[in-house]
Amino acid sequence: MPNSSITCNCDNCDLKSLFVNRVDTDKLSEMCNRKIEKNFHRGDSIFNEGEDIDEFIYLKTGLVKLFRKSKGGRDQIITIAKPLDFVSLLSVFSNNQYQYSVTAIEDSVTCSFDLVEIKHLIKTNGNFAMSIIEKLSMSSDNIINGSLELRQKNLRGRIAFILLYFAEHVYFKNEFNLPVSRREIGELISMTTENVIRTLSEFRKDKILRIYGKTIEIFNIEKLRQIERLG
Amino acid sequence: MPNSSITCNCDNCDLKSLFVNRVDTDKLSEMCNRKIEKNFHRGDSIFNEGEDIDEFIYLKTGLVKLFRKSKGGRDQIITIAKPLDFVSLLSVFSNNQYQYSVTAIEDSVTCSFDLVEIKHLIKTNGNFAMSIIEKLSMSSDNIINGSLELRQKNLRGRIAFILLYFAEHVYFKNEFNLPVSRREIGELISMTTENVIRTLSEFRKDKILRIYGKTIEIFNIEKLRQIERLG
DNA sequence: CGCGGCTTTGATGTTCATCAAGTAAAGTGG
DNA sequence: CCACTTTACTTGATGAACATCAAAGCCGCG
Repeated sequence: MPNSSITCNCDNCDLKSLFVNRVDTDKLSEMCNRKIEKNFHRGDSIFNEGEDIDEFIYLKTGLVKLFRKSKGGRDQIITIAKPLDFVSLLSVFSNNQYQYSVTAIEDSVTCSFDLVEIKHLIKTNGNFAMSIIEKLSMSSDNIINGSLELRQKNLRGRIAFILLYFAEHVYFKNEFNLPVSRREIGELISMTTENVIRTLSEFRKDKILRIYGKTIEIFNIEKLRQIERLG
Repeated sequence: MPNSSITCNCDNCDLKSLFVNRVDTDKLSEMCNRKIEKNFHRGDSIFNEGEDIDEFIYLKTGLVKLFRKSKGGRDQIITIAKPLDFVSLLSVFSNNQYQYSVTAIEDSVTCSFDLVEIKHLIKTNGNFAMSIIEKLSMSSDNIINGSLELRQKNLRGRIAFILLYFAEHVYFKNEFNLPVSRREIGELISMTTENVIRTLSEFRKDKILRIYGKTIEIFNIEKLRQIERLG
């Protein structure tokens, strides 16, 4: 049942929603006392491919990119994680080392728990286990569906897809500052930097959006949705 | 602890390995009695996109494809599941309806458990929960990594990738019968049927493999690996 | 204030999808 | 079992989509 009497310092943390109703008060309070909060600036590395996984990391605020090294120095961005997302999501339960790197693309705050403790909690608390499974499932589904969608879109469709993603799922506005470079957009949706720029310019000429540096303002979101669907 | 005294009729089922050591004898025996085994012929539908999920399905023997309807009548194959894989893996813990369809591409036998019962077991048995999480994690990782790899390969690299997949992960031989049509290969690795055929013909001309109908014999697997890497 | 990374545009060539047309194979009804 | 229909397979020709190469302006930062 809802528990508003928890007195630990996680009180005003949104992440709590995942644990509340699942973990009893004592246990939660104990975990909160042991959790570690970390601050990262835009551009800071949070962890790197190959490092041992010993924490269970949550994104409290900010925005981070999960990416892997690819041949030719060019990285491939797996996904962008938003607040409330797990950061050590993939591989955390299937590997001992991270299979990808994570870097902050906006100033971010993470919250880490000891992985051993989380695993213990999964084993001893069924409701918590179930909520982890649901969250894991949902995140994987999103990444898989996104990747499948992307694979069958042309360049215009891909740019539309990623712009709509930022507008509708990250910033909830039609005007926002791109948190990534043109190159990173390319790494995220598998196209060259030049074609990212070219396609954005086309959209500008077609009066679908305005561009000033990193700022994008979408005028005609319906047209963009149409391009995304048909691309 | 190891339990070799289980007497239920799942005794000679390979799938047991996932449950043994995790679930106590009484419970396992009870579950085995309630499980349902189903036979499917090549081409039979196992379930369809949109149907309610009320079972937890395992592939005991055979080979199945997970796919989703795509615009233009052409499907997109998400992955091919092998024996011991979950079939109702994606969406089972994040949706009430299947988000994709499953069809047998070889004669197959599935094993289903009541989903409510599985969920109950997750909540009450920590070790079982943990093993489900690990399996879920591993499968998602494989699908995600495969999709990311594929996205940055050219046509030759993709064909090499899928041929190596069959040779090294499904049939464990250099000669095998393709369980899928040329069109389905295209749907799996996102390319047109014509180009699947063309690329296979190229490989034949390059003396990398021999083709007789559905049968593929790989002569030069090293060359294929090289194409896979560089493509 | 100069260097390196980011952005932009244009020119060029490669890769790939599409269209067309034909053969082989496999299912279907009389 | 054979004629018939459909589906799978194959090859070639063409054009569109896209990557690559090149060159220049811009911006932030040491």
